[in-house]
Order: sequence, then structure tokens, then C-alpha cells
Amino acid sequence: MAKQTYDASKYPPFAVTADLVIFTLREGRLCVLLIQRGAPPFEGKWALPGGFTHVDEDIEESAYRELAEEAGVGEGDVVLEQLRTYGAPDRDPRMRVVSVAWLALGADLPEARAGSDAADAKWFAVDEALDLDLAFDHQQILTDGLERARSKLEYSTVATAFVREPFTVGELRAVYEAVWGTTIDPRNFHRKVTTAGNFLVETGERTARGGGRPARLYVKGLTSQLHPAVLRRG
Amino acid sequence: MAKQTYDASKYPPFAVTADLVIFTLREGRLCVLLIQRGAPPFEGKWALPGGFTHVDEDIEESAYRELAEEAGVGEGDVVLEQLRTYGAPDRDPRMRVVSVAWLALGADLPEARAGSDAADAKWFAVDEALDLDLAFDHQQILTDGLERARSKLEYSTVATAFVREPFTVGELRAVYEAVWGTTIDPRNFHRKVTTAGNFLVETGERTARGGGRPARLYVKGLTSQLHPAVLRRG
DNA sequence: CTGTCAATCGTCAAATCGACGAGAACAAGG
DNA sequence: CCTTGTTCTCGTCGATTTGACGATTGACAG
Repeated sequence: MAKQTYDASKYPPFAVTADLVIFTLREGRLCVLLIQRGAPPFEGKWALPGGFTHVDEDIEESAYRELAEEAGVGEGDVVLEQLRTYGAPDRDPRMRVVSVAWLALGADLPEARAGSDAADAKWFAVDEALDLDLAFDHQQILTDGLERARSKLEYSTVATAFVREPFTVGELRAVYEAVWGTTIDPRNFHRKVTTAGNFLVETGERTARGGGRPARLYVKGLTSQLHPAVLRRG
Repeated sequence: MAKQTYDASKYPPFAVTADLVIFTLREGRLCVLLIQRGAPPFEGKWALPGGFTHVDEDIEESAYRELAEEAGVGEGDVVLEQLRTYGAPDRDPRMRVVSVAWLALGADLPEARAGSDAADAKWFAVDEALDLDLAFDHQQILTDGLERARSKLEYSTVATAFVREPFTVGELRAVYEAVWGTTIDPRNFHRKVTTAGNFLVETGERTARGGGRPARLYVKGLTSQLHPAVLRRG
């Protein structure tokens, strides 16, 4: 059954894109990378980084490629996870586009630089980004990505994607506070994460980066699931 | 910026499909609908129901259309949720296909009937379906769908999608046991679901469908989030 | 009437929770 | 050197939640 015996033209033609919600912590705030569009449609507006998937390319591969091209971020620098696919018929005025959105989480990612067809690239604090009028349906994608990130902190160990190893419990708490936009009791948080099974592994080292008493240093444990969960509110 | 000023041919052409993981309970077992392929590729093999998305159609709309065409199921009969998108370059030997997979959960769905290009359609117990050599990457999609369904029972109220209103706590427990493939202590389960906020609403009615003491009847509450969660194992 | 079955209520010890006290270990300033 | 401020870390306490399991209720079958 050779590929060329099929007439591809009888199937509806779609373009497929990979759009990225890239979160990182900068100066204690949760930030997202946005690109200012340098060409129509939505020229001049801010948008999530992304681009067309190539025909011979896996969709995840295209997400990593865009991550490198538009954010200068390599595979090892982030945790990448598929978010959701957006495919309203009119979401792109040029043609029928189905966009696979990805969530990328990384520790203190490099300063943004404008890529090929971008006028500008900038890290925005997430609450500021939500106030912008983003291109396409990127407002919705960003909202979904934020909610996904927030809820993943509860049941998984992805919070460690936001910090460099080794890290302290205080740095990890800062991640939760920045992503959730809340404050957390340091003592209860400390108890939860240090007793949760295989979340953190002690290195034996200590550091005094932040003024107070030197903190123990940890590296990521083996689990990706968090037991028991660290829940928001109560 | 008119659509025709863009040359669509310079963008890579993809076909987009909607594939469905439809779960229901039949005789107390978790079942999934499979279609026996009547045409190449994978002719004769079992596959998830699905089909091509039309150019003028929202991707969710195409999922509902396939649900009706291939399973005879209307919008009100199921809870539909996007599962994940699969887009390996070689996943379909005919051409480049990106498949948006959906999870559909319903109560005792109708007997299967073979659709247009299907040789046969049948409900399989999920553990039997996992032993089959499914077409395309449908084994992976089914596995992902099962895991999604299992974990959604913990934190959401979707379990009620598997039963008709009004229902008893015992029927709801049967859902959890069938999906998780475990047994659950009836007394602790009863306590959890009746005290969880807005999960169940009492009707005041009773029934003695199953032999023992008549059970209270409930309808679904307002919440979609389950607090506190009903966790597997401990 | 008796056994059976599932629903429902209760009990109890263990685990977990949020709120908060208190000491430890550093830096900075006088 | 001593005080003040900061953050980390250990502990305490009562309230809530959990899992394991006993006991009763209300129907039906024989």
C-alpha cells in the first residue's frame, strides 16, 4: 500500500502549528514569553511563540524546534508537555489552521531575542500578559496553560522544573507562591515537601543565599507524582 | 487581509482526524467501542472510531459528528473531553495525519452497528481491547484514554457520566470499581461521596433494584470538581 | 420465620491538616 | 560584642480525614 496510490487532494488540507506557553520565574514572578508579530495577520500584536509544523516532523519535534528558534531554549532546559489542541475554523484568517499547544516550564530562561518574523520578544509577568489583547485565540491558550500549570503543582513534582539544582525548600516554595499567586505558610510547606515520598533528595550541602539561616540543598527525587498532594487553599 | 491573498500551498498539507475513545459500562464492565476496518490501511484490524475533520468544521464538532455516525450517540448522551493529539509522521501510511483524540463517557450506550466504511463495530471490555493489536497508534491512544478516565474519577465528578439519573451510591461505586479495576469498601465509599461537597443531591426516593436494602436515589450535584478527592489506593 | 444481601450508620486508631510557637544560624549595623 | 532582622527548621495542638471493620436496617427468597 504505497503512499502515492492515495490522492491526498481528496482530504481536506489543514496547516498544523505548534504554539508554546513558556513559563519561567524571573525575579520571583511567573513570566510567559510573548512575541510581537512582525507580519499580518495581527501585525504588531503580542502572541505566543510558535510556528508551522513541517510535513516530515513529529508534532513534539516541532514544538522543540520552535522552542529553540523563538526562545533559544534547548530540550534539556525545560519540561515540555502537550496542553491542548485548538481548531476553530476561523481562528486564523489566512487558512484553516489547527494548533497544538504545548506547555514548557523552565528555570530562569534566557533573555528574549526577536526571531525571524518577530518584531520583538519579551518576557511578561503572567498577570500583565492576561491583560493584553493577544493575537488569535492565544488569550484562551494562555489561560488554559496557566490553569494547567497551577493544577499540576498540586499532584505532580513539576515545580522542580522552575528551579536549578540544587535548590532549597524556600526556592521551591517561591515557585508555588508565584504560580498560584498566593502566600504559603513556610513551616507547613516545609513539612509537606520534605515528608512527601521521593519528592526531594537531600544533598547534605547547605547554602545561605538569602540572608537568614543557611538552608539545606536538595535535588529532584524520582517520582513525578506527588503523594500526598500539595493542595491550594484547603 | 483576504484569505485568498495567501498561497495555501506553501504551507505543509495535513489531514486532521478525530479519534474517539468511547467508554461505557456494560454488565458491570468498562467497555470501549471498536470498529473493524473495512478498507486499507489495516484492513480487518480493530480500531478506534473516528474520521476526517472537514475544512469548515470545528474540531470538537467533528468529534460529535463521528460520535453520531459511528456510535449512534448524541451530544446529550455523553461527556466529551479532549484527550490528546497524536502526530507522528508515520502514524498513517497514506499521508500525513494529525489525530485529535477525544474521550467520551456515557451510560450504557446503545449496541454497536457497523457504519459506512466499517466491517463491524463492537463493544469490547477494556482489558480485552488492550490485548488486541489495534490499527495505527490506537493502542497508545486507548491506554492514554484509560489512564485519563481513571485519574479523572479521583478529582472530578465525571463518574456520574456513566450512570443514568437517578442513581444509587452502589451504582456509582460500581463505576469506580469497573474503571479502576479494584474493589472499594462500600462503607467508606458511601461516606466519602455523600459528604463530598455538591457531588450528589438526594431525591428523597428509594429503590430496591438489586436485592438488598432499598437504596436512596441521587442526581448529579452542581460541582465538576470533587472536594475532597476520592483517591485510588491510599 | 430464617437466611441472604446490599445499604447505611458508627467506632476507632492512624494519618494529615492548618495555625502557630520557638529555637537555630546566619548577616548587618551600631 | 551585642542587638536586630531574616530565613530555615523542628515541634505542638486541636480539627479533620482516612482506612479498617463491626453492627443494624430493610428488603426479598425459600
